[in-house]
Amino acid sequence: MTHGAVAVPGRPTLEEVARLAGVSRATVSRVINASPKVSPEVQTAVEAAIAELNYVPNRAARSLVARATMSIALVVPEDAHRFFGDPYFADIVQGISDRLDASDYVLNLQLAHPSSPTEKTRRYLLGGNVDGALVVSHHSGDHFLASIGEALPVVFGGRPMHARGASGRPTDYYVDVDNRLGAVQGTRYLIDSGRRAIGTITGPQDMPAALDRAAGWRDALHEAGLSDERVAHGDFTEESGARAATELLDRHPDLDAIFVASDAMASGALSTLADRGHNVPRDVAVVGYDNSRYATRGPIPLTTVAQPTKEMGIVMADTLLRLLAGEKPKRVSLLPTELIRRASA
Amino acid sequence: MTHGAVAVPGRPTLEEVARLAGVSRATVSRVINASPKVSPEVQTAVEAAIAELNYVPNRAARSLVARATMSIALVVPEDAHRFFGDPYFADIVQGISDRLDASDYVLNLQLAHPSSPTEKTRRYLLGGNVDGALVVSHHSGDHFLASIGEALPVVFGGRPMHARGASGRPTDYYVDVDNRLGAVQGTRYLIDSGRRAIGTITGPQDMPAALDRAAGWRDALHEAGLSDERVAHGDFTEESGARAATELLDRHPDLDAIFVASDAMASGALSTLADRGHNVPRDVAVVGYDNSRYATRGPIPLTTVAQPTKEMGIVMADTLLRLLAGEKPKRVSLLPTELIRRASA
DNA sequence: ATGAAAGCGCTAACAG
DNA sequence: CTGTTAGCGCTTTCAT
Repeated sequence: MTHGAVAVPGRPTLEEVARLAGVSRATVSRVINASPKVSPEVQTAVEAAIAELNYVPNRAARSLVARATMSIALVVPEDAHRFFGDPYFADIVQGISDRLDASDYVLNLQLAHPSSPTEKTRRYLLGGNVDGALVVSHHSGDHFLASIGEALPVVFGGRPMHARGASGRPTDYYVDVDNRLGAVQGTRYLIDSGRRAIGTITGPQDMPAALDRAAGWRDALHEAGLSDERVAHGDFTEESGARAATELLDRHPDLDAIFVASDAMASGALSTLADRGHNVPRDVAVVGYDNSRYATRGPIPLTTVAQPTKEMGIVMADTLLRLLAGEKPKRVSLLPTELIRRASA
Repeated sequence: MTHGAVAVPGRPTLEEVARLAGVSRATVSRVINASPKVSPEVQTAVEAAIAELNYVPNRAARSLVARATMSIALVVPEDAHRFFGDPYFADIVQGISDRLDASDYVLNLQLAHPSSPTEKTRRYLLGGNVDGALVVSHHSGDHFLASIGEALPVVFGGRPMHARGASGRPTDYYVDVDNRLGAVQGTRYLIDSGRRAIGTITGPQDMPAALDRAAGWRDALHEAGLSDERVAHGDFTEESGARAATELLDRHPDLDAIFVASDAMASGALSTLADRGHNVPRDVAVVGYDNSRYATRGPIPLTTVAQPTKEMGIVMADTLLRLLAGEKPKRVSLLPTELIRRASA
């Protein structure tokens, strides 16, 4: 345990402010904490002193008495590369950061490499180093997270995770986008454009997000009395999208539209379509999902379902903040998606 | 200022441990801080008590007296997307995180969106909330960072930044990779393989890293008595690489190897080479730089110069830790690069 | 509306 | 080697 206390020159203390303003420390504390019971004169005097001294409260001292650390952990049980490489996470973190900027809390990044023992992270979280935790991951929040939820306010972000606690009650707090509704939106748009033979390329069948999107596609179709037989499965990658499109085209030559569960797959599908001489969107319309780089990078800009990812981060942080403030926020927040119209449909 | 102190059930205090172990608080403190002057018996007794109570020291209290926050800021004056999207940063952060895991310090992520006012971040850093700061960015660390360096131990990471302080002395601490040496390695490899007409595709001429790599290429050539006339400039993008390769081929039909300053550009060059019917590596050998996704993604795996990026993060953190411990670490650490042999050369 | 006093949990002299 | 005594900088009753 190294205690590298680098002597900070002269950070002013509350006491000095009090002296300069000619009041007691308690009074200074009151104006700092915006107590209503301070006379205007004293108030301004103290504020002047604070400004002059460039005073900033000592967080540690405050934490000590407030019994709160005023910091929350951002737990990332994900390989650093996956985490950083994914624009989805970038947006979430941006949102979290933005929301927290407007609060007194700071973010403690907790890279919980999935490989190495989680024990340290557990100890950290449970050790009272943070007042709450935000967990973002594509993975399901296994046992590890289930347990911390009992000792610490936690809100999960990202695709749906573990179902419900062993206790049977809806577990923890989380925010997610409404994948199903997003898929409905995308598919409806296709229907409204007059398409009738609408297929889908799904994501892996063991991922909730993929399942939900397929379900949404089906919902919209049923709602319009259309057939939901044109289905091919992919795994969210570009190549799988190309393959699935081939399959779809072979089996359903009448196909006039495809709702694809990810932009990457849609991009692959576009290649296949081009190879086979189908004009997009004239012959076959394509709607993607994610509004990722793929949506704008290719030759044909993708009409796609966008997720309010940054907003998710904001809501996550906000939910945790409310929890910490003793309020009772919603346990699950499902954010709406938005259809971005571009050239492919 | 919301003080959402959620009543933590019963986190044991040092005092309780002392009572259980039948010693004074000071003694408990001593074993916690591994003081050498504690009798074995007492030591084990205290440890037992700690274990039984599942005691974890209160960071705030400790910070208060130690006059250190035991946390360091990771400042990212970069757009969140660029930051997260870049595998380079992912590795650095992983390294930082790893090194910090082995210390008592925690990481405070400070997303300093370049757009919005830096004032808040400045205040945060200068407000004694952290004991030191790590700054990672591709940008030069302008005025903002110059100023914080005077009030707080700071170590910069990433490509070289601002030259030296107004004071004239070498400014701050930083760690970088030795771009020049890396280029020498890559070029030497080409020379050792028997290539003689070795060209280069450089990065933008206003970036230190690009300049250094070009210089290294030149160094190696001179060292071998070879001509350094085969040069074309790119801007680190794939397209620019393709263009530059065309230029090179047109002007120097005898070209038998290219040292390319980035994998992305090398990838572009590969396309050009293929289009023109040159076999790689038989006719023209190609060495890239970065060991990025481009190096393995294309049809011909790239031989490339890899940077020990994660190591950089480790060294950054380590340097700051030493600084905080009152030691005198090196002001600049240049990490060596490594040549990764694949198919292109 | 304000001040005095007590104490958050811990470490650090200073005695013994 | 170990206990006692003071605080670190702040908030917070409790008086006034």
